[in-house]
Amino acid sequence: MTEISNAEFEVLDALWQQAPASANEIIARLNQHKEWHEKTVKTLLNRLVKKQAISFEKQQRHYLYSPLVERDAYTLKESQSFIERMFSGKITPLVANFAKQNDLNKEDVAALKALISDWEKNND
Amino acid sequence: MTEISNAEFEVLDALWQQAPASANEIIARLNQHKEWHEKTVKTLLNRLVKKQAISFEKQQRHYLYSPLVERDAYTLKESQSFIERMFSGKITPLVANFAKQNDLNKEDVAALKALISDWEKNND
DNA sequence: CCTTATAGATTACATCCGTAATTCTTTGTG
DNA sequence: CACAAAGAATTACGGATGTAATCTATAAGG
Repeated sequence: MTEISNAEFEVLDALWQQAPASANEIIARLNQHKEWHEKTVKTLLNRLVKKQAISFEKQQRHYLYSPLVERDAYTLKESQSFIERMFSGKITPLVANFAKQNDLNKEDVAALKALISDWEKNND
Repeated sequence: MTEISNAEFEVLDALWQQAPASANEIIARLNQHKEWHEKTVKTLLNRLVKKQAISFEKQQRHYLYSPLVERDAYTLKESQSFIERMFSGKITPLVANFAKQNDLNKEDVAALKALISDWEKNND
C-alpha cells in the first residue's frame, strides 16, 4: 500500500467509522464537518481503491466500500514513523511537550499512569 | 509558513543541528546518512527560504543559512496536528500503542513517570 | 420501451514534490 | 586581465495531490 495523502486519510477515516458503506454514506459523513464536492470524494475513493487501502463490492448498482487496512495498524505505523522523524523514535519528548502545553488533563494523566503500571507488571 | 515537505524537513533538521551553516556544511551533514545530490539540497534550501522557514545572509560569496523556525516550536505544532488527526487530540492511545509494541524501555518509562509526577506537582 | 437521473469511470488541471541539470555570476588563479 | 571553478538562480520534468468536470452506462419512472 502506497502512501495515503491527507485528503485520502479523511475519507478512509470516515469509512473506519462504519463499514461497509456506500459512497453516499461516506459523503454524508464527511459533509458533517467538511464541504467537499461529491466528485472530490469519489475521486478519493477511487484513489484509495487503487492504493489498495479499501475494497468495494457491487451491491446492485452501487458499491459498498470497506477498509482493507485497520485503523489501529495504520495509526501505529504512522505514529512510529512520525516519532522517528521528529524525536528519533522516542515518545517521551512528545509527551513532555504536551505536558508543557497544558494539553494534558487529569484523565490523561490517570490513563498514562495506568499504562505505565501495566507495563511494569509485564516488564519488571 | 507553508507546509514543509518531508525532504525539506530533513534539510531543516540538518540546519537545526547547528546554525548558521553554509550550503556545503549542510550538504556534508546530510550526506552522512543520505545520498542526495548537491543540487537537490540547494533546491530544497531555496524552497525553505521561499517558505520562510529559513533565512540566509551573504557571507562574502557564500550564504549562511539559519532556521527561522525553532525545532521545538515546529515539532510541537506538528505533533499536535498529527495527534489531532490520528487520535482526536489524545496522546494516551499513542503511548498505549508504543507500550503494546514494545517500543518502550525502562528509561522511557522512568522519564514518563518523572514527567507525570512533575505534572502532578503543578496541577493538583 | 424510452428518457432521465445517477453512480461510477475517465479526464482535467494547477500546484507541490523529489530529484536534478542548466545557466548565470562572481571570485580566485595563472 | 581572461578564464575556470564554484556557488546561487532558474528551469526541468514526471508523478502525487487537491479539487473537480465530463463522459458513460444503467436503473428507475412515466
